[in-house]
Amino acid sequence: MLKIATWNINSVRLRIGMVCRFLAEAKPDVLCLQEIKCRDGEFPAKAFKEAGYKHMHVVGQKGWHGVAIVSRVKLEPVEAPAICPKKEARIAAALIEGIEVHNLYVPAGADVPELTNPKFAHKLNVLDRMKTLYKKRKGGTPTVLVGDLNVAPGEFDVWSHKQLLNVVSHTPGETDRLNAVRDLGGFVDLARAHKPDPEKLFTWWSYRSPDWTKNNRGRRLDHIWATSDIAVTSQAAAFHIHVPVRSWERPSDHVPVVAGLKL
Amino acid sequence: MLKIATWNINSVRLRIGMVCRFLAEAKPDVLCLQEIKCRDGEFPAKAFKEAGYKHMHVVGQKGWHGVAIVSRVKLEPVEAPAICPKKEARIAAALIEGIEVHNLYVPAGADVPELTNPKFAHKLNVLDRMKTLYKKRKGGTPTVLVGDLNVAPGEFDVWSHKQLLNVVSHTPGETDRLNAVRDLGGFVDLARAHKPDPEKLFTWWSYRSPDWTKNNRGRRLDHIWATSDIAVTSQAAAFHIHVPVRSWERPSDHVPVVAGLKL
DNA sequence: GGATACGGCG
DNA sequence: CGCCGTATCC
Repeated sequence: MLKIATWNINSVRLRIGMVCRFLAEAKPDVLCLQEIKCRDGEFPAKAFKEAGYKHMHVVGQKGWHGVAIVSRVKLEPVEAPAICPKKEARIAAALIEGIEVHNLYVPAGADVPELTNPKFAHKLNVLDRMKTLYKKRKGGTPTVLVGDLNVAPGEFDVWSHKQLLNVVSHTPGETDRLNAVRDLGGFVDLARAHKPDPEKLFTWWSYRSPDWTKNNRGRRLDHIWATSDIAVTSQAAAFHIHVPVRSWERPSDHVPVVAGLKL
Repeated sequence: MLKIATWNINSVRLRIGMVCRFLAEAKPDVLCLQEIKCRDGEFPAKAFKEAGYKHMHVVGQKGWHGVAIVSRVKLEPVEAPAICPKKEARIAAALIEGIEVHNLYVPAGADVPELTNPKFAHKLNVLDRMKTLYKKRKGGTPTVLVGDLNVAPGEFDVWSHKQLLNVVSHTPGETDRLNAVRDLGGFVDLARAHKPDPEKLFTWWSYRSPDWTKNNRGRRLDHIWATSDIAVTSQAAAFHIHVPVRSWERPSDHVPVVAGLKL
């Protein structure tokens, strides 16, 4: 088993302490981070090394976005599909124990779900490119695709399907595209393989409601998809969403998601 | 004895925890704060009340500057001398146990010690006004003048007299003016009354040298001056600079100064 | 270095 | 709400 985690950390420098706490508690073999919000040279590599994660592949940029893969076992960076037409740091890929790990950060898309909103158009553009690029890859190396995909695809991936149908992250234009990427890419959604509908699953709660536990108005934006050759679907312990992390001091608005993969 | 403390706190909201810790440990009757950096309504009055300091006189403004007097004993705000020609919140005054407490925050004056530097000219302007205003007051109510005066007047109030002679806070233009305010106002500098030259005394260490203890490159910018009728000068315990506070977590660049006054 | 302000972003 | 950027102040 390879234990892999994904977490939108919303500034890795600001939250390096809680990242190390999570690594010590959950002990994943691989951690994929999104929104590291730093340049490559500003990534807190020393702290990861001291935590036992000596192998890393950082794709950063100034200020926004940025993704990284850190690992206890050897890692070989590989060329990542060009999902972003702009030069934003939204994807990193590496070969780990014979598995290709793809770590993605899909644009959020801003507030208005219309093509007149350039950020929403950009998001759909990235999702379309993902469909094309991952379709081609079918039948190749065992692959796990993880990250903040910024789409809650299913009815039970949001706190209210009806109320969010016209809210960015849950519109049909987005969910249809994301489902197509998953199916055409030959991926299994490990969360739903372990915890089928109608169980509600969330990985993100907005900062804007301070009492996130009260109404539990979350969304499942963070995903772990595996090709069927490495997908573990029958062990309850092999999938976990670390919900209480949302209550740690000065948390990210996303929590870590962890899954085990066949080696 | 009235035990009075002065501290440039560099944001009272950010450091309310360490202010309460200081109050619990040093137990002054009165605390004068500078650079509270908030509006009156944003001042953490509740925390002070819970700490037993129920009386306060807050002179705040948005963003910068701002001074406050908090007290365990009753306090009556009085009109403060108009030391600042601009409308900056740089002085608060109150009558406490028959003593007029004047809490001042003199402008820093920026980097270049020349009249072409408008911030330096403003600083000299404030010092000149202080001279005029406190000269007039001579012979009145027992008075204590405290605060961040942003001038290290004496040779032993800086880590290197020679190297700082042309550095803002220790230029003759500033030190001459500050000494004149003190002498014409009839004030005793309690720090030097207790700890005469050539002992070096500092109350401020720049944030810009992380190893402030190594070279000890401090300055004495924070002062407690009393009219001679209330000046205590012969009790070692009646004056203290709380140097170790500079090593607390996320400290101010200034430390508290405490003195006892005759009642 | 470390506060503030403001605007952009999510 | 709480990051980032920028600028300004100390």
